[in-house]
Amino acid sequence: MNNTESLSYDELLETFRTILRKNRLKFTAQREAILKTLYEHPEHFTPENLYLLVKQKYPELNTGITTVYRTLNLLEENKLVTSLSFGTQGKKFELGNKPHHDHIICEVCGKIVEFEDAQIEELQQKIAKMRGFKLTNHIMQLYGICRKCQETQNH
Amino acid sequence: MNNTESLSYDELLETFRTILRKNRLKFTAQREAILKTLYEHPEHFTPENLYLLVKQKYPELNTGITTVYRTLNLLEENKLVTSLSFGTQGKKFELGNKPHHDHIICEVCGKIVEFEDAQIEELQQKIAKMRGFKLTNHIMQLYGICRKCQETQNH
DNA sequence: CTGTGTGCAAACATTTTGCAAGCAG
DNA sequence: CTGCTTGCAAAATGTTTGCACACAG
Repeated sequence: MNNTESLSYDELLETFRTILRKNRLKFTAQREAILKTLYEHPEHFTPENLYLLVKQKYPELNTGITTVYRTLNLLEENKLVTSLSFGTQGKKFELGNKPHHDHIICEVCGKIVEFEDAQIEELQQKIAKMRGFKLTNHIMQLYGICRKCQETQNH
Repeated sequence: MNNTESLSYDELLETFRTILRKNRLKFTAQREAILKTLYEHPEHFTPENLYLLVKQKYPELNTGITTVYRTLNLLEENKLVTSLSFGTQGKKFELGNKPHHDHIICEVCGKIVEFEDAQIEELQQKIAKMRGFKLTNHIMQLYGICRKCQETQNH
């Protein structure tokens, strides 16, 4: 699992540039704008959200949604961002510069709360091992109703 | 969580008919064919897979993929099937007639193994409660490499 | 009979790809 | 200069919807 501690923007940028160099890829203004926008907005993004935000913050770059998709895929392959799946409605991405964690999602308002639990992670390792699997990753998403929405429903 | 014990096909069918009646919906040959196919093939299906299988088993019904989607949605709304998300590549469905369980997925060959773990379920309840959530559901998917694929890779 | 269900084609939503021009190294 | 990168438009995927006819209740 990814146990990287939170990175400063400069460290993150350096990591990104190293990845680019290693793959003989180029450091472009669009790629930087996308990385910076992800860094400055710690929410969970759909590619569409991110695209709109980048366009708004850096209108002069005229970044296309294609580039946002390509950059997110690049970042995900290199573990700088991670994604959550939501059935047909595509994915949400978040910057992977914090320690591993999972999510609780409110089914009413869509709010996402992060948590981590070492005990569950241990049990997962054990379960995989017993079944002959070498664990590389996991998704755990809890769905429920948050406090606020529970109160609203009772009125 | 869904703790229904495994149902026989007749029980399943009766449950389905009750749901239909309750919603003033009709029991049709296509809906039965889809349910029966799900019952007889305990694998995890994409809507496309299921569509092809139903077409093959009941060619005279000439079932359309539209109907497969509509029926899967109907069954899912009524908790007779559950679905796993796979990013952009759509969902996989399985009949919900067995006790709750989660999945380990091989990243190389796509094999899916089921497991259940009461201890993790308990921890999940606790985590949600501590954060003010009323838990309704969860997704836990472990990704790894199965024994067979580990062996193949070392050759 | 009434109104729901069906298949088909078209529409949709999201993501990927082909291409010609632009720009990083 | 070379060849990766970009935006655009088009294609590809996966899923949903509008419609006229079919059929369950």
